[in-house]
Amino acid sequence: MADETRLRILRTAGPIFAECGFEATTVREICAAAEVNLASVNYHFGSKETLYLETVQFAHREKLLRVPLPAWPPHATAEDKLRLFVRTILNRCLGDGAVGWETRLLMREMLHPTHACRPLVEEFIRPQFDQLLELLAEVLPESTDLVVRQRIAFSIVGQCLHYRFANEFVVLLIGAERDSEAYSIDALCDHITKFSLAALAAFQLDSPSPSCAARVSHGRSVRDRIPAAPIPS
Amino acid sequence: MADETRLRILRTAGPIFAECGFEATTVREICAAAEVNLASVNYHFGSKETLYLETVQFAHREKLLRVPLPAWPPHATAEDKLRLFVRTILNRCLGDGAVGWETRLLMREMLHPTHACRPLVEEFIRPQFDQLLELLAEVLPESTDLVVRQRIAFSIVGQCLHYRFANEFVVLLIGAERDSEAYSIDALCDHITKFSLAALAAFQLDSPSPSCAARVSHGRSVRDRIPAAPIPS
Amino acid sequence: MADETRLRILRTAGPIFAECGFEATTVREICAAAEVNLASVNYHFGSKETLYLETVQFAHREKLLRVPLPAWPPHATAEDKLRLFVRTILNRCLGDGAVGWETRLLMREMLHPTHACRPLVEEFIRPQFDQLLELLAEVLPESTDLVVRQRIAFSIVGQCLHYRFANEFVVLLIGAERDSEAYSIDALCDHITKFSLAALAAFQLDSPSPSCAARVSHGRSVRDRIPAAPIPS
Amino acid sequence: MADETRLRILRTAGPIFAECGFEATTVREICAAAEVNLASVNYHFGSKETLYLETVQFAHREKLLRVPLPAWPPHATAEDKLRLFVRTILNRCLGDGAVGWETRLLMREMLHPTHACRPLVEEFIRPQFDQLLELLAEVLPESTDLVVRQRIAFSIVGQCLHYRFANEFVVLLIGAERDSEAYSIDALCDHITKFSLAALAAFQLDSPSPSCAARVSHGRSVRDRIPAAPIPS
DNA sequence: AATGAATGAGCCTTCATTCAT
DNA sequence: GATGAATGAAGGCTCATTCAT
Repeated sequence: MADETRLRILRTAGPIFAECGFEATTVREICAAAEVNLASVNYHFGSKETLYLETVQFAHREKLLRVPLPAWPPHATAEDKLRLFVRTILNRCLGDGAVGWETRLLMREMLHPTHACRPLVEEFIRPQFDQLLELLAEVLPESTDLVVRQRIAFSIVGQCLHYRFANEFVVLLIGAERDSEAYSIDALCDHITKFSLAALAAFQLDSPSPSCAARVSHGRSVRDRIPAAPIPS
Repeated sequence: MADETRLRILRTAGPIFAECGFEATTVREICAAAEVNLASVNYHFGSKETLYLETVQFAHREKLLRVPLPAWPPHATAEDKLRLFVRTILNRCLGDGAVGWETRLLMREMLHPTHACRPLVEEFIRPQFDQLLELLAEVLPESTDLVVRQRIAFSIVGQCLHYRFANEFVVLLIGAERDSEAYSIDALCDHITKFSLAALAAFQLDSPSPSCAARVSHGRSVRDRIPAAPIPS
Repeated sequence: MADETRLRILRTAGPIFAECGFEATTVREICAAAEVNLASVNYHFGSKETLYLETVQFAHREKLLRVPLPAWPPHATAEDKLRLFVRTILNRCLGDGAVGWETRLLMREMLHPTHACRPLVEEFIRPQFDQLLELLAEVLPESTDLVVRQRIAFSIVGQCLHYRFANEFVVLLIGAERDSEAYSIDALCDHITKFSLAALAAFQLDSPSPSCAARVSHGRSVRDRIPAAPIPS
Repeated sequence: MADETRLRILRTAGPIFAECGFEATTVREICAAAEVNLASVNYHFGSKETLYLETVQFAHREKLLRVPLPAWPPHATAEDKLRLFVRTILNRCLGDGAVGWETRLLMREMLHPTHACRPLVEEFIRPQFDQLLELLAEVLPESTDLVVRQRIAFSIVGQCLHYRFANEFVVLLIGAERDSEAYSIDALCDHITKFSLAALAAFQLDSPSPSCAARVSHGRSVRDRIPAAPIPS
């Protein structure tokens, strides 16, 4: 029963911190919502700041358990994998209303990094990033520099995250049609996958590899060169 | 002398709000830094909130004056224009070391939109966005849907902004080499331009236009189709 | 034109001070309502407190000019005079909505006397009080002590003022019928006059005067003994 | 020990609110006088306003305990009862020198009613008022209208309260002899009782009852008609 | 182990007032 | 003579935190 209070606080604090930010969130608010004593936060966590740090990590650990990284389907082509990767990121960022608060927490961490940032990256971000790098390694010539792969990875991730980070601006720029089919997760996934696959062609050309014809057209060349291998989302 | 105090507050408040956010910033802090009386903020702006709103708009207006949108050089190709556009955005986001606080302000606005958001978008964001759309219109088949162009524009902008939004994560992911040549503005500009130009190929193919061959290869086709015309970034 | 601002402030301040009290009234409020500069109060009156003092006296001086003390009608009996006196006080206290704010000012002065109190009493209250004492002198035996007359005067005035001072309580005690005919100024005037006339009988008896019969019945005795003499309200 | 701070605040706030009024009283002042932390008021009462409301009711509840309504002595005549009633009110208003602050609180409430007003009237004022009405019912003909009895009650109470409400003016009008024997509680009680008893005669006459002679003279008729019954003041 | 009470620092805001023009 | 700008003091209130139990 000792940990129950602790857990309840942890679970309650997440969405509140995500919604209001660290400063605007009050310990009172959290304790009231969690229906625990006002002094509990300091008793269990020592300070508001410590609670925040633990909340951030707890939130992502829980999310990882609840939404485990999907394994690649067998015989998935590179295009399949990329599409799945993009979809996974989009789902995390935009998906399903109530699920989004973990991402909000993450965004705040990006904007104003705290001590929670480094472990967050190492535990939850780097694995995904490495898998994307791996996927790219399969598509690109072996001679491609790591830096190039990283920049390409950021280009892909950046397109996805933009709809979370700049969501407010996107909505204002395109008007009220934000919720329409054209900006559904499906549509965005198709677009970003198509955009990125086509872009990859330019980096395949750089290498001194022989047959140009096979690579470019319709993005099909990409698919062709990729062996089926598991890549988490 | 009437507006001097007002201006000093406005100029001082910007970086502080950018650094700490609205909640964590105190009026005392601003007034102390601006060396004005504590009551001045309420006298000139009525409230902390109003000060924030005016600060945000003032900051971007000033920035626009200081870094005016560059005109296209004569005879610029589409690739030239795109490269210039990308460079301008990157400069705004990452440029000039300590000067980046206006963008931080903007990021906060995206994360936690206030009433300052809409005028910000209309006055400062939309013009840029429209110019990018225009540029894309020149490159893409006439039949291309507006929605498609918008999504492509977001794909381009998203790649750039990612280095601002997720900067902290980027640094942690690639290690201490962030400041190296590989992630300089020049290098990023080259990369994003190359990536995007190649991607555009996929959307040029969609149209029922006849000669496919000329367009795609090396991104050269894009350049060919674009008449020289000035487009601001 | 120098005095116009001064006058406008004076006229505006009265009702506001009456409504809100000295503390709760702000100089800003008055200046805004009077449509004069914020610094005008201090310029013309030196301080908020001085303004208050002058406002109180100004208010009653104006009221006296606007509602001069009525002269007794010729051949008025003592009962007539008393009735007229009571009616005048009731009118001042309760009369006509908008007119009541001067009395509110007066009430505040009673509750929390300021320097404005003494001149107020001497200039505006004592004349009325003296006239009531005079009227009583006509009705009562010559041997009646001044103190007795004063206490009787207070008994009469007290009955009237109660409907101003304790108005809120009266309303709550008798329910919503406060505005009904039974508590109209006319009805109250009748009641208080009747009540007081009857009471006077007891003080007429005290004296060693001879004929008892003439005095008491129906209050008529009082009327009989009173010669017509002017009494201000 | 839980409520000790709360009680100390409540007890301290009473006289201060009474002296200065709600607006002019500061929470700091109260806390300093009560020797409690500045934040205590908000902790225990939520706001200055709530503290005021609770203070007003607490004050009267305490006063009621300290000065309980006296029971009628056995075989008390109507005159006895009226005298006792008047004395009780006068004692409440003027009694005990420095203790009169509860009444000041009440006066403020009359002048500028707050939410504290209604419960105050219902809990503390109405019981007294009802007992006076009852007492009058015994003295007056059965046919007497309730409204008439109420107005008479107000006439009696009004005489008493006048020495509290208009105390400042009374003092100024009669000069420095205010503290003399002539305006002692005893003397005022005698006067008001005598004045009111005599006045009642006029209302006894109104009824169509037969024998006029017995009632009027010397106020004795009143006494005669009243059966001995306990009436609280 | 857990809590209700209490704390002191600090928040934004408002005030009457003053000053330079 | 009159005002817009500025001032410093103080206001009520909220905060994260601590303490005695």
